[in-house]
Amino acid sequence: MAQAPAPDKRRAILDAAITVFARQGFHSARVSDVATEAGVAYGLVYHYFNSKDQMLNELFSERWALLVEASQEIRRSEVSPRDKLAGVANFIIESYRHEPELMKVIIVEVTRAANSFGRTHLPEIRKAYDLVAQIVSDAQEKGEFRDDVDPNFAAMVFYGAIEQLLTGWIFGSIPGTDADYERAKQLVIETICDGLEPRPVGDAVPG
Amino acid sequence: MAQAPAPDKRRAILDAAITVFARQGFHSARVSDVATEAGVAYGLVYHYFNSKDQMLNELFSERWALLVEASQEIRRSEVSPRDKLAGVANFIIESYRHEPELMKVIIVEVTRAANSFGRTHLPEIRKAYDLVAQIVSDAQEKGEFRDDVDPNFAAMVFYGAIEQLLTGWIFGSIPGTDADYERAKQLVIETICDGLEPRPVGDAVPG
Amino acid sequence: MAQAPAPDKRRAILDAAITVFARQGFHSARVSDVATEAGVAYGLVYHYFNSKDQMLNELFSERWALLVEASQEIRRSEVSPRDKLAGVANFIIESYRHEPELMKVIIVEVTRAANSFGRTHLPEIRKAYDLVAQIVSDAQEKGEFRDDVDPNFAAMVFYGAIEQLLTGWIFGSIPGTDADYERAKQLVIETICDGLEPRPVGDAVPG
Amino acid sequence: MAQAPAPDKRRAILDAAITVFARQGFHSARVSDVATEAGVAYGLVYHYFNSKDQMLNELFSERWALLVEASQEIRRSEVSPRDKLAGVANFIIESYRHEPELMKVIIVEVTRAANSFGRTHLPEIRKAYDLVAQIVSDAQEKGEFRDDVDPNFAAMVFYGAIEQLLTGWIFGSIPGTDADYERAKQLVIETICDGLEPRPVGDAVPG
DNA sequence: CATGAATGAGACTTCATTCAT
DNA sequence: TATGAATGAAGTCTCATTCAT
Repeated sequence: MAQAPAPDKRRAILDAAITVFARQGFHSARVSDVATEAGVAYGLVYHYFNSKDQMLNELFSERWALLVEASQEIRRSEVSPRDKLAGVANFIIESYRHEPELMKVIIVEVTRAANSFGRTHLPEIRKAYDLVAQIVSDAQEKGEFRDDVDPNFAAMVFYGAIEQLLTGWIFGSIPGTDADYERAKQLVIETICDGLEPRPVGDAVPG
Repeated sequence: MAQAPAPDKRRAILDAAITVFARQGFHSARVSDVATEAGVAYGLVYHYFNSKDQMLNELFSERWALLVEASQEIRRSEVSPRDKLAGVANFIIESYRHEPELMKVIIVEVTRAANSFGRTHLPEIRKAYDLVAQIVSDAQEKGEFRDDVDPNFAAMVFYGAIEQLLTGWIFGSIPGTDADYERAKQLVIETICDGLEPRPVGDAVPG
Repeated sequence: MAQAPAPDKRRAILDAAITVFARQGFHSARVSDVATEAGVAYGLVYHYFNSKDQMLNELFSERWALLVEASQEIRRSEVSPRDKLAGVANFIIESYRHEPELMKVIIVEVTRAANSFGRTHLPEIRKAYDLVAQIVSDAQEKGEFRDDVDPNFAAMVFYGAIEQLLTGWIFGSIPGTDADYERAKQLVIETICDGLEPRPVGDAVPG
Repeated sequence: MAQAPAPDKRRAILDAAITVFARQGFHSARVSDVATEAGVAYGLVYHYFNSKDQMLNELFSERWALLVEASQEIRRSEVSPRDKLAGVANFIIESYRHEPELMKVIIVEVTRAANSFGRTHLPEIRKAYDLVAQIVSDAQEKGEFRDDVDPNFAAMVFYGAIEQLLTGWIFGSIPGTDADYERAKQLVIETICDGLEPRPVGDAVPG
């Protein structure tokens, strides 16, 4: 539990990179900005990292692995598919809530960068998407979800919705109070699971 | 209506910019690449455009205006809200189908660039999102859509789903045959309007 | 005969490179030094050359080709083998006399740089050495030279002697008046053809 | 006479420097490469040496002193001038044979580096050349060598030939078996003392 | 003696933009 | 309009050297 007693400069640099990349974007961020933000000498950045790119790669992979891991656990858990999706949404939104800068960097600079890092990390990114698809597919096999929707497709809608939400918060174009985050979690699940159109009386599936 | 009879170099440059930005990404694209692709001299680019940025801005605005316009018409049309959403989805997906490079540039380089062009064009981007929100809100007022979903939120899910689809095509991670495009249009609407969970017998709202 | 009327900046940069490389050595020479020496902007160097290395490569190849060409002509000419060797020595020493800076760069930075450019240009360098070896070998076949000396070896001694001479001039450790150059040409041939040891009376080969 | 019983780190570093400088060239060699090769910590290099340059300087001077010393002894010895030259050639070639890396470094990085170390060590380098010149001059005074060749000049040819040979071995452009080394020793002396042109019958100087 | 983290000046290269023709 | 040479600011990465432990 105890943190390393030594002043972990490497960690400080990585944290500074999050702040700087989030603030200026990866491209506009200079390595010197990161060093200054971390309060270390320029060269030390290159003592710990081979390149500016590597910092972003590491930031992404480190965090994305957690998402994949969490998704796998959620998939294996014994709850309804709806709650599984809610679990994934919850994990992502909570991640954003606690570390908005890091999540901003991950979403904006990696996940959506089709010409650079996005392509590099495509396999990792797909792993997370596939897990959602598998949750849907599992549910379809058990008859808990409609089976006329392609699971990959459903995963895409799910992730699209969530990323768009994060983008809204990142842009500041939707409010981000604690209540908003909670409401958002519900709504994304309701929208995706229940749809926009009204259901007849006796909505629930008859047990 | 008639096109300029002279060889429209300006247009050629803009078209070349689409190709080059799509292929290499805006940042990695050099102005000289655009000139070469267009088959014109280096300096001519600066005769028609003030800066590299301006080309992208123009590319985006030109096209995005069409989307906003189409969305407005769709909103005003006399069809079901479901068909309105389908109309917007159709417009975007057809845009991608006919001009994938341009759409790639718009999505990747502008819409999702939270630190640069995305912020610049936020008002225009929001206009399109808002129109979808208004379509939902209109439907809610008429009782055609559930009213417990925030319209802005629904718009976010809708756009998120569509952008994610386009991203899948851009990344090449989902297939893109003609049939796929058609199926995708249906599915995105079905998923969003009907939800993933099964409905009881007598699914349709009694008319 | 007329020079290009345009201000040939490319040539100016190359000439400046000779001066700067000769003065500071290739490694200590900064590209900015070359630009300054040429009186052009920094970036123009990269308009004409891909890299600092390329300038040196070009400088070398351009000049070395002349040497190879001259050596070939000399080999084909109808003079005694001794005069052929004298011809090659003359060509190299005259090159140094007229363009000492360029020759210094070629010798010091390329010919003798076993770890960098020397290895790159090894094929070209060998071509020149081989031509001297061929002159020796031709003479041996005709009985004009002793045939118990390996021609490649003789070429090595020949080139070694000449390069050492140039090095002496470059270092300033031997005098370099016009008379010295002339005397050097004679001596290198006499030493190599006649040897250091005295010959008995009736030195010349009886005709 | 006894070696230091402790693991001589200083020596290990110097030996590592030889290997690394020979492999990568002085400029491309990093101090850390030397430390790694020596199996010691980075900073230890600076405990024993003031700078990267100092290592090369020491390497050179240490070895070159041996050559000068050997040359002096050879000069004083009671053998024919031809054998004296053979002795010097032998010493250098044997040095290369036993420590090719060290000799490569000395030749490539010092002796021929007209802009850096070569100039620094010019006095030491000249001392060795001068000794050969003196051997020639001594012989001329005794009438054992032709006296119409400038001794300094003869020394230049001699050293040029030898360095060129070493360069050939360094570049790998001439074969380097044991027999080759022996043959080379003979040839360089024969070529220089006897010349390339044939001698009449009764070649030897009458005793 | 030994370690390796920390420092920071320096150099190459890129490329948007300007400008003379 | 059209050309492409010319400009120079900016940024990444390297690496010799220093220093605290």
